[in-house]
Amino acid sequence: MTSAVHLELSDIRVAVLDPDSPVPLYHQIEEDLRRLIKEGAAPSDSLLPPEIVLSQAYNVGRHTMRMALARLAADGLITRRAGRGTIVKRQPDRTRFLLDRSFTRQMADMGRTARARVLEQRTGTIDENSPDVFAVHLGSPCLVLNRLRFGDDEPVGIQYSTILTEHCPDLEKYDFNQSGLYDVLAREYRLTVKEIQHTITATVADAEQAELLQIAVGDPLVVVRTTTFLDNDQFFEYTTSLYRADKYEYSTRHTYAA
Amino acid sequence: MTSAVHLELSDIRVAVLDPDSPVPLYHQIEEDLRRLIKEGAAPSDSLLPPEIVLSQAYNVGRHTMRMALARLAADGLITRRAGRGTIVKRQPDRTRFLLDRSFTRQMADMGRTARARVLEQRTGTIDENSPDVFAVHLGSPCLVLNRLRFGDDEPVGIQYSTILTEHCPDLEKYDFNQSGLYDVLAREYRLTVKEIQHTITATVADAEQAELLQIAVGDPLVVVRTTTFLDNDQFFEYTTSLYRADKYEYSTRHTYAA
DNA sequence: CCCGCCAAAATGTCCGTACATTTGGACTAT
DNA sequence: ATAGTCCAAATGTACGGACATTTTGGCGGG
Repeated sequence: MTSAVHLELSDIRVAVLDPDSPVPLYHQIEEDLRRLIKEGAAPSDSLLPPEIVLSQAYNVGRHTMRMALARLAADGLITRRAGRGTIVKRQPDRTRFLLDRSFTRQMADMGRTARARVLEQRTGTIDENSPDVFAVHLGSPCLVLNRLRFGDDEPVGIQYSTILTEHCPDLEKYDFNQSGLYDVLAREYRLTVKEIQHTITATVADAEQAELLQIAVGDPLVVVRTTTFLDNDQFFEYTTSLYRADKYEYSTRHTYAA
Repeated sequence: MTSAVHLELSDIRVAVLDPDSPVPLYHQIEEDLRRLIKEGAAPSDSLLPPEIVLSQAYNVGRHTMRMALARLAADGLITRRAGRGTIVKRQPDRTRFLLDRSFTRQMADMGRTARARVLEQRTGTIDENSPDVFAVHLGSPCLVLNRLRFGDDEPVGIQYSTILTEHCPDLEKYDFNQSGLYDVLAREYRLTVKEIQHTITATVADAEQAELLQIAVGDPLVVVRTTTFLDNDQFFEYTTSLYRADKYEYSTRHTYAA
């Protein structure tokens, strides 16, 4: 069974490439290919045209084309094999991953009501004490927002958030006791989160955390470190969440990597 | 506060580079730099020599050097900024797990050696004390396999597995101190796991677990409950894993569900 | 003393070339 | 038909150069 080349080169919008843009060419190409895959012009299991042909279609060097393809491969959208070609991978069925959403939405999906009590809310700037993910944003204005989260009036977790406010000035004026963070961002700033990255581990509660969560010191907590990205893969927000292990579990499902 | 260049170029073992090896040069260099970072020759927060200097030290082109550095950056070992230089990141003490692969494969991907010590291995049948997922398999033969897992001879976690043996008779005769479970299934029975479902939460170590994992009672553990399915979505295996929270973290990335 | 400008250093982007390796298919000989 | 050989295609690896952008720090002028 050989895969035919399905992608029509005419679908490639060379016009969108702007050599004078601050966005690198390989990134513009990467985005265009993501669009083609997403919109079905390059369906799953189809073979992409070879590098050299693509590079001519986009009117760039092979090296630039390879950088774009390498990023797509690293992200799992395509598979490349010498001698074979570049194949669009079957996209995982994301609809099963129902927990990849805001706390408010998660609780609503479970038929519970999400609430928040703001523990701290202040503006600041990114400094060298910030987590590593902020390294390239030193000096940028940000909002620090620490909240105790409830599900049906029962304390479930504590969230320590740092949000870059370059794209959402005056974010600090909102009352996050009343509104969810993502709700405000969408309604007031038209900002939509595109991707969420989680890192999960465990810890035990200290005195302060135990007091807030109404559990005992030393009880287990699930640690979820969350990094969110906007449409253009721009880093946006970092949150460390501590959830009561007796009230929280995280579920996901993967295709096995042979 | 400027970081001095700490890495001694004399530490670079150009001798180890073999242009005739099937292993690419950039990969050999990557491994050498990993070693230097791991062994402390390039400590955290130190500045690495510039690309061009490194490429001369290794006697390769700048492009090859950049490929090695790009892989280290993608892996989070170093941070690079134009004008500033290349900085060795503070290394998290945790091992970052992706759950779409076996423990053995995960360790191999990270350049570590997976080992196992079988704690218990016996045949049995599914009874009413089995987890809920086995409800429709009451009376079926199974293998109970409890293992202590090591990465580079360091205890990382405990895995309590129950495997349905309808499709793999005599599975109990293999020595799982020597071979990974999925390796045996693939090699001896041609069985391939297709999908893995995880549920993650946290707990604290009891006396027995602390002893096995060489930690203190009450230290945090990551609980991963795993259900695996074969090609035809047929339920196959259930494992509860307890991982040391100081050695384990789980990472994933999703598209946001608006 | 402070501020702004400028130069040096370092990484980032982009181009070109050459050859190696892998793969799959066509072709040939049996 | 079948097995083995060979070739073309595609990606992988590695070299080179050129210029852009970012950062840091030094140097002067005010």
